[in-house]
Amino acid sequence: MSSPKQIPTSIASTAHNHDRCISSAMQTARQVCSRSGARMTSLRENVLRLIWQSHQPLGAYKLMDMLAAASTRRVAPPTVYRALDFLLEQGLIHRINSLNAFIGCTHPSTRHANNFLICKACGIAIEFAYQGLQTSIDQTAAEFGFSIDAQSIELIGHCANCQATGGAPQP
Amino acid sequence: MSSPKQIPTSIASTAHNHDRCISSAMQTARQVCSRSGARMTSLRENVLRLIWQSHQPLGAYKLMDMLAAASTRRVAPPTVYRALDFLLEQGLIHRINSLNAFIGCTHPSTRHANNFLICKACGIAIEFAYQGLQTSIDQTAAEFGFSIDAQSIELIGHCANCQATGGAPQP
DNA sequence: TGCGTTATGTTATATAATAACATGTTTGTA
DNA sequence: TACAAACATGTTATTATATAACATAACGCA
Repeated sequence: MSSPKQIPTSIASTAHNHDRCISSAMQTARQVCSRSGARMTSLRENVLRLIWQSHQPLGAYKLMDMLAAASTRRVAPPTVYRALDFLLEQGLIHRINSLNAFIGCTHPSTRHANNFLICKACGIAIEFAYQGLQTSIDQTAAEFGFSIDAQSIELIGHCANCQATGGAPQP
Repeated sequence: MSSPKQIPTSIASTAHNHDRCISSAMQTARQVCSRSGARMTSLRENVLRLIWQSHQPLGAYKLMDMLAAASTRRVAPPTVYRALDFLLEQGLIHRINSLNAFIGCTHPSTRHANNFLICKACGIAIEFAYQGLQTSIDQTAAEFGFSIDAQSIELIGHCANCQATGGAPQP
């Protein structure tokens, strides 16, 4: 529950051992659930792992296909959406509204702001938290007497890497 | 093309003559189009007027029904979406991603930030521009070397009015 | 007037999400 | 252990949102 200053995502910044990154996220997830008394079932765990395995936000139907491919039996939309709803409730994933897609949350224990840089070229979504920005948001709301329950900040453009390399357009 | 400091929307703040508000928006729209050499056809004008007549963001299919109701002949989705795409391109409306809905832009000539306070109780969407917030956004992007093409900031919660009155839940 | 461009009409389909009800699984407890 | 309540998943159908592809109409200028 620490307060974030600035949390650059380890995903985007450099090459890294993503397997380790995933298993760390899965372990955190189990802790979160055990604290909240929620059940981390195998379906939910599979969904979360698939989401973490992708560096790009994953759509519900893509996820559904991946689950089906892994399991011989057919998987219907509600199965996926229920797992996604659960993970959203636990703060373990975010929904990116401008993409109708989902991505793992890099700091599930802190205030659950939904702040992303989204690259149109490579499709990566970089979660960020920045105290100065949050202060401005809170001030703005306060000036309107508005009370915030949830926030979604999506900045769409080109990441540093794609600017440098010319960035292949998204498939 | 002036730089906004803070632009409270006339819609939300107080009671006002909304007819005048709409006709002013329509006139601005014609100016914007004439400057950009785009054609403000009657379909597009009808769509824009319907959007402005609603204080709440309007979905494409709702809009389609309203058009159909007004015109004896049937209206198909592409008709509406093409008009919406045009209005988005001209900066005359915004898309609110968390609602899949559209709303008139209150300051089409300034930098086209997409910043909204969205009330869960009454459904109103209040557009705002605030220099301090924009500076924080730009700083954040700069720190990641990210270049912003478009931004979407949606703060979901309860407006001052609904907090005061208890606010009827959204139909 | 005629030609190229832009806008709209039309039909079909893709994509995203939920409703409603049936079945299975876990958990605590008598 | 056996049972009931709560929770999770399966299944079928449907709703909601958006676009593709091609046909026709209107406009704007040489």
